[in-house]
Amino acid sequence: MARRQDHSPEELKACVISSVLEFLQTQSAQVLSLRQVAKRVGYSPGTLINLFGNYAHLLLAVNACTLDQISERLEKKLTKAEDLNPQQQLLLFAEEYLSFAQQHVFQWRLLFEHRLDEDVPDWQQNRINQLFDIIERRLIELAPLAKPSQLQQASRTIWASVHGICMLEVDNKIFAAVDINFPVVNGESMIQSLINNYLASWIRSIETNNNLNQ
Amino acid sequence: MARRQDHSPEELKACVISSVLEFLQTQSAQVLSLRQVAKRVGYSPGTLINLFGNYAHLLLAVNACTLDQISERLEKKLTKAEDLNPQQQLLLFAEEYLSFAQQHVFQWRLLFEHRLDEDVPDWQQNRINQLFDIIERRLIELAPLAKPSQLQQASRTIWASVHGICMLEVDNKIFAAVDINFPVVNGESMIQSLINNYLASWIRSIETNNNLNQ
DNA sequence: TATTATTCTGAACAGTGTTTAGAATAATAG
DNA sequence: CTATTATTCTAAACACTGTTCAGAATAATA
Repeated sequence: MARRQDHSPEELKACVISSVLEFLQTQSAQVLSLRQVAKRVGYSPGTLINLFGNYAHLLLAVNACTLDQISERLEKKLTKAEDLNPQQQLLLFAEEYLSFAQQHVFQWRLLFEHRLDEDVPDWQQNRINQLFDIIERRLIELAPLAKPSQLQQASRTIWASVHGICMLEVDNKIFAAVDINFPVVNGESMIQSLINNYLASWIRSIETNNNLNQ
Repeated sequence: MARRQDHSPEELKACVISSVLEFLQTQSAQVLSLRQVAKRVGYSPGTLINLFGNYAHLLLAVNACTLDQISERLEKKLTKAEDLNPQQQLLLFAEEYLSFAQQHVFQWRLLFEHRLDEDVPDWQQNRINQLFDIIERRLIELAPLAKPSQLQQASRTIWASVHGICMLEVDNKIFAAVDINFPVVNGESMIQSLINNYLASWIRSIETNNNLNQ
């Protein structure tokens, strides 16, 4: 049929991604489809396939954008808190992560529910590893004697735990509704409990060289 | 067309569920469909819809079965470890949960990725609350002075964290590949690190009445 | 034996992601 | 300016999906 050239390929990609992000602010990706996205941006489904390869890769591009947004927010938060002690920085870090998940539930869910058959691309893995580095840098300040394996162990444990708390918070239906009699148990208080308690013991166990950590 | 009556409705339900479970031992639910399930059990798609209401409820029935299997394994593990101290019981509890997730990756994922529009049925919520009770009963042995809100806070924090560790373990692609130079950081060691460190500090903070926990 | 109830299916429907031939325009070469 | 090549884009078709529904076949009952 026709040729239009309203947008350059890169412009159109950006247009598609922001349209999907907008959709995800109010609805789940489960009820979105390639054909709907195409309708939203005023192009045909085939055009979007030419652009992204397939629908899964389109969603992957959205997830890449989400990872960027998260990184940006976390780093901005940390630069504002440079003079705080490392433990409080880690707390802010985790709280900001939770805050993003709460504010963009569907977008955040898509990031972890969308799976490819292939391996995750390197750029995505690198972005995630960067987050671990941020954590490890604070941990080494808290426990200068910690060995690399101990640092890695602690950073992964903390990060996975924080992530689990976010899941429970964002998705309390399936997992476990918080007892209405104790509304004090929310995501933020759980993160505080986790980080303060875990770190208190972890630091001590490094200093006293006991066997709580590998 | 026809009527067969090979199975009673309940028999057919069980047949469908076990067929899906079998499928999930090797493949993801993402590549399963109602029509495939129907073909596997030798009935028409419409029959399964008459039986379960819709495909989402069919999967929900599978998840109910999964929750039962998990409960059974956890309780069996705990009855074998009645004479251990509460902290070690909690460790075994978490490790057994991880073990199930590792052994039934696709089945375990379906449990948490499958979402209904409606609220989670009561029976599912009750089953989950039971797990929390098991944790709280051990916690109260470890810290008899803990208030109910503190117990709930700790049980949710521990459980969410364990769950997060299981996610990272089952799904290290998307989340974060463990550095190959430090293969010591696996799910089991993270769970040990989490529980031992968290509990060490949590118990102390209850006993000394400090403000680490609400 | 006639009537009612249950069990089950095939066909149809609207939706999905993806492929592909080819139309319409832009850019370039002669 | 014209002819050729390259790019952009779409409509139509394909094989799939979950779901609905009229109605056939059997079982249970009157």
